[in-house]
Amino acid sequence: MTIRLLLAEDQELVRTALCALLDLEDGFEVVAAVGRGDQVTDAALAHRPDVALLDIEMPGLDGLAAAAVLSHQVPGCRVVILTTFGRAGYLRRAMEAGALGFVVKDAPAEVLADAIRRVAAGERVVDPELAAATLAAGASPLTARERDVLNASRSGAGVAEIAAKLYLSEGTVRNYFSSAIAKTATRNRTEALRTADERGWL
Amino acid sequence: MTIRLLLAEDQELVRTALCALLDLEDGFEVVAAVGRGDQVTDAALAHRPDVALLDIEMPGLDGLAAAAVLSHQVPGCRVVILTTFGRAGYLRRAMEAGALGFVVKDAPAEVLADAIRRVAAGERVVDPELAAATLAAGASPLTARERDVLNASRSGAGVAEIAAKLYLSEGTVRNYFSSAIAKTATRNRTEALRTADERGWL
DNA sequence: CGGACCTGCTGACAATTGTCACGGGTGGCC
DNA sequence: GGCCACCCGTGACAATTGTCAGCAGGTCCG
Repeated sequence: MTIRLLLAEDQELVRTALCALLDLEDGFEVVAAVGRGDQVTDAALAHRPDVALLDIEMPGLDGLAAAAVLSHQVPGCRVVILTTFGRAGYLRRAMEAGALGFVVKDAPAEVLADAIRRVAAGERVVDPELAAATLAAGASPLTARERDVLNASRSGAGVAEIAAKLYLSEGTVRNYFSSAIAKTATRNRTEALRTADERGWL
Repeated sequence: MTIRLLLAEDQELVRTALCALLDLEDGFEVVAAVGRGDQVTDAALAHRPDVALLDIEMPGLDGLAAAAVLSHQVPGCRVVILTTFGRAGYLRRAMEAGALGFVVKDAPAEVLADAIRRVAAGERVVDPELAAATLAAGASPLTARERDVLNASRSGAGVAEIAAKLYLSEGTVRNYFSSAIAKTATRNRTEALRTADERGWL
């Protein structure tokens, strides 16, 4: 009863290395490895893995979106999110997307192996410390438009540019910024964006 | 004549996986694996590797700095920088730090293996595409102070805060910003920081 | 020595950004 | 229907940010 794995990770070197590592571990068999989020579903349908290991940062479709698609289209396949950043927001979104497990890349290999086995058995596996941080951050108090405006400011664009892109008045954009800044308890856009990001309020 | 390797990479999972991958490849032996930049020199002195594989993003001391120390203190050990981001500035700084090889993490495993072997033989190994980009970006036109001010603005701090931290007048800080913005051909700090970053003008 | 360049400062100005108070419109919900 | 939250807008204001000109000192180099 070896566990069949699907591995999605964009950096080829890391993907290959992880593959090697998991194949060494007994009880595991990597049946598919892809480098883009939008190849996850096809690969899962073709190879029917028991568990899919998804990185978040991927071209095409991010791991969280891929997890959501997967849990609808291939219900037999459980999902473990594997990520570089233990950001609170990622965890919440991972859970919402139907992932059962959440492992950070600086965990030791045994933790990953253990998480995979338990997820394969239907358990939920989450780093308790991270779980606490997520609860502490709470749900996003930002409205949809406030999020839009903050996201649009990622490039460093000015109000005029953002207003144009979102078909809004410049005054309105400034108002949204203002209230986002208030809600994040910061002093300007840049800080507001950063802290909203960290809390997963995107 | 197997090649003795030192591996420095902060994410434990990736480190272990890379270890497994390299040990499988024949001709290689990983003699030390560390998770912090400031452990690199000690490990190199203790285990005398032929080649050190250094990630850039690491706590303690970044891979670039570690490479610089290494090439002075352990001259018999050649350095390959292994990084997530193919940023032009990283490559330049890696070369300045005395690294012989530079490999991006989304290269295939054979490229890494090949690079290690050639570096062990004393060759320089760099992705030609990246090399071109580095030359195109050119040397930094920013002065030391302009860099300081840009770096200090990373947190999203305002002029007052930055001025205090650098013991400068607020006017002076704004002047440095202004000239940095001009040199990057952008329209505000955020953009200036972003593009200076991308070009390795830090 | 005279440039050229960096550092650091000032003061004045325009542009952008952040805040506030206020409107009107919508849709959900008790 | 009334309440509430969100949406979108206005206008006015203060604060911050970006630009410009100018001045002083320092170093390095031909």
